[in-house]
Amino acid sequence: MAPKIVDKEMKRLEIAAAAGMLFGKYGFDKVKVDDVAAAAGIGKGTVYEYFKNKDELIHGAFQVLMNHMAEALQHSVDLSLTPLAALKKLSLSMADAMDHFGEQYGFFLEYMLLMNRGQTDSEILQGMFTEYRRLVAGLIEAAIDARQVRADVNPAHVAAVYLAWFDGAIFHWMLLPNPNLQQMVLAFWDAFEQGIIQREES
Amino acid sequence: MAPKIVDKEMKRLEIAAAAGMLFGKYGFDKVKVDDVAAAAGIGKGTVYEYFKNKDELIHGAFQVLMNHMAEALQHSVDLSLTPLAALKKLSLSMADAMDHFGEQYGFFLEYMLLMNRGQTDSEILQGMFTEYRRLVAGLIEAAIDARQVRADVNPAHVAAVYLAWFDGAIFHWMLLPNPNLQQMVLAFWDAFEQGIIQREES
Amino acid sequence: MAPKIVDKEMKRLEIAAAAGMLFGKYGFDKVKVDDVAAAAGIGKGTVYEYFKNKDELIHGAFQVLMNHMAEALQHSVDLSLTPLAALKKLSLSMADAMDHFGEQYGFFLEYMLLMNRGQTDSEILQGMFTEYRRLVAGLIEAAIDARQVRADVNPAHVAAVYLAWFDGAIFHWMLLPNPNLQQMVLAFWDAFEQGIIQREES
Amino acid sequence: MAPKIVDKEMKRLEIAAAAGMLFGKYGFDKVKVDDVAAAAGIGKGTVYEYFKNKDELIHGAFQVLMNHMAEALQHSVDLSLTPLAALKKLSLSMADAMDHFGEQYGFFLEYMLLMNRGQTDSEILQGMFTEYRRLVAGLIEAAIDARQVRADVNPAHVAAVYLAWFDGAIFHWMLLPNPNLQQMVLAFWDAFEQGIIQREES
DNA sequence: AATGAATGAGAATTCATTCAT
DNA sequence: CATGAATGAATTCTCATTCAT
Repeated sequence: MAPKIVDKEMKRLEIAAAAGMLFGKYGFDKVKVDDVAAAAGIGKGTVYEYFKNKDELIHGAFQVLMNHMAEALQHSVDLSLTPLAALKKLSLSMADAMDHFGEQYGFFLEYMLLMNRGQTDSEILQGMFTEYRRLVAGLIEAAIDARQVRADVNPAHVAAVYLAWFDGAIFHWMLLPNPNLQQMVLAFWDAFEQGIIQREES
Repeated sequence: MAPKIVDKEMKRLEIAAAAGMLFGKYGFDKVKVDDVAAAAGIGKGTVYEYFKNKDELIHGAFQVLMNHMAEALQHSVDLSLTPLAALKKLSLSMADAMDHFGEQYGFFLEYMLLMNRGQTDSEILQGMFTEYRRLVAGLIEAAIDARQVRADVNPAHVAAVYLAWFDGAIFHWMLLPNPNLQQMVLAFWDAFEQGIIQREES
Repeated sequence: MAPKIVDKEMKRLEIAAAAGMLFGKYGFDKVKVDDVAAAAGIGKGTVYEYFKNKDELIHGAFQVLMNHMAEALQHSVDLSLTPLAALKKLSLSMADAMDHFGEQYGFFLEYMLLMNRGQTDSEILQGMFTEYRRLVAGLIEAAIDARQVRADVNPAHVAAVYLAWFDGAIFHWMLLPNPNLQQMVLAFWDAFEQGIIQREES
Repeated sequence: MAPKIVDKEMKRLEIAAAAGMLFGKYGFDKVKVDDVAAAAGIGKGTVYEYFKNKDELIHGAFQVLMNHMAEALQHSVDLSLTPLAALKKLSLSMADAMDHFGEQYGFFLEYMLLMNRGQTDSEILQGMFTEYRRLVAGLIEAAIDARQVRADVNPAHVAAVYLAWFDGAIFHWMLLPNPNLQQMVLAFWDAFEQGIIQREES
């Protein structure tokens, strides 16, 4: 009865993945639906069987990227460590993730621009950012409670500062690959944790 | 210079400025040459008298943006202060500049994506970044010499970390305007200078 | 006939009927094969089991419409009446048929356009028109013989005039539903039979 | 200052005329915008300079057709004649117009279908029909006053009957060109004026 | 020098038809 | 037999660029 059994969800993901790769490399406008079809090894019309139009394709591809990223960072908060150590470890995990998703970062950026310009709905990304801010702010609060972190820092603000830095870093690194991400993260963590100032030695 | 030349140059800048405004708001691909002409109050054909094609227009508009930004930050390093105080003042100046150029930041980002994708030459921006890194690294070195900053920090790395942060901050702020730029910069400077850790009180 | 054959023929008619309904409402080009399949409660591919292609579907649907119309008018010539009375009764029957098939009249018109443009074979419709003209011309000839109708009228021409009117009427009525078909037919018959002129009263 | 002086209104009409010709011959959907451009001797893009999209082109072409028809019938009511004679003369003028616009009649029909299906606004055509009905009803009233026409006919209904007939006639003539329009009109007028019935001779 | 009318290459999208299951 | 997933030819529309005035 049922002809050609196809895992539609699977295929949708495949197309979205192919699209995401191209979007990251060339940008939304440079990538033609034809290109996506070719990359996915299907006909152009088939893309439209799975995505109503190019916009949906962009959203879908972004969703897939987000899910991959979320998975990658899923277990990066190690609760067996002290809060500060957990935060440091998270930093290194983020460096890894950045390395891993670096290619796709252009996609991420461009999607963000789309949202910022109100050309698409920004809830997905805002939600994700907010969630991460909460996670980090929680760690910082715990660190304050554990007297690892100064009581006079504002956890929410510091969390925002912390996360913003990673995006800035990858951004600059895309343009100037030196110092590399590893070096950047270490230098960042050093400054962030200890401060740069010279203290009285005594 | 003959006045004609001045006029031409002037008009070129005007067109570039109009284009930059639109690019920032809507993105390169959404902005039509017609729109730029209308915004500049001239005919469509006239745009091509001043810019060979749309790409040149993008570059020209970016140049103008860069020049404006450079001007704005020109005098933000106050040599009468100690190096560390100068660095802090620079941070606040950057917050101001960010506020001022926030609208155009989308343009900046998109142009960067273009470069990163090798669709255009990245020397201008790389040059600018490098210059700023040198400036900041210089301040940090001076601060080390003045024993304001720890001797074991790597000036180049820390300069990169420092500057990256600002781009990350504006980036996040575009998406989530809370905390605002002022709050972010203060929280950043506090952490960056002092570190977040709780020190032995004795 | 084997029952299978009956079933096939039955299903073909069902599909054609569903198609005809849609064609009448939306026009050939607006109706997709998908729509027809959905309306007939079958899969898209199945339509092609019964009709070689969309054109065949159009023809088939038209055939079905014609058959229905022919059935409806089958017994409308009452031979027990005088020829003129029979013609009047036919007029009223046509008004009824028009009311009944009004919805499908768009289909009829569009199919006629197709033929007129030589995009399809017009024999079916021409045959039908010719048959009706003959029928009416026969009635008029009989009426002349019975001295009910003037001997100097040309039966063929008057038959053409008579039938043309009904199509004109339904056509106008589609656009301006006032006066209604009933009123139009009565006014038509009155003028057609009696003439509109004022005669000498004496 | 002003470059390439072009009579835009003129050109719009030319394009619309070219489009109308094609629409009449082949139907809206069979005619590609490319075809219209080619027929008008311009580039495809130029069509879009004068018409926002294909729908506008259809409307525009229809407007032009209507204007031409209106012009052709403008002076066909001869007020120096008696009302009945004027009506007869109008009939012959309409036969001429039908001959002249016969080619375009398919366009007319198809546009009407579009309206009837609510796919476009029908006011233009309804307005035109209503105007003609009023004109004819006026003539009939005048003829009644002049005792040329029976006092018991309903002018509005008879006007509707009269006009509907012409559309029916051209419609049938398109399919069966025999009898020709001239013959049809004469037979129609004879029946309409005198009635077909045989009167008492005495 | 300035203009905007003309252009056509190029892109998104639709949909009749095919065919593997 | 029935199905609907896959397909690409065909079509509309956009917009950077040219060029006559």
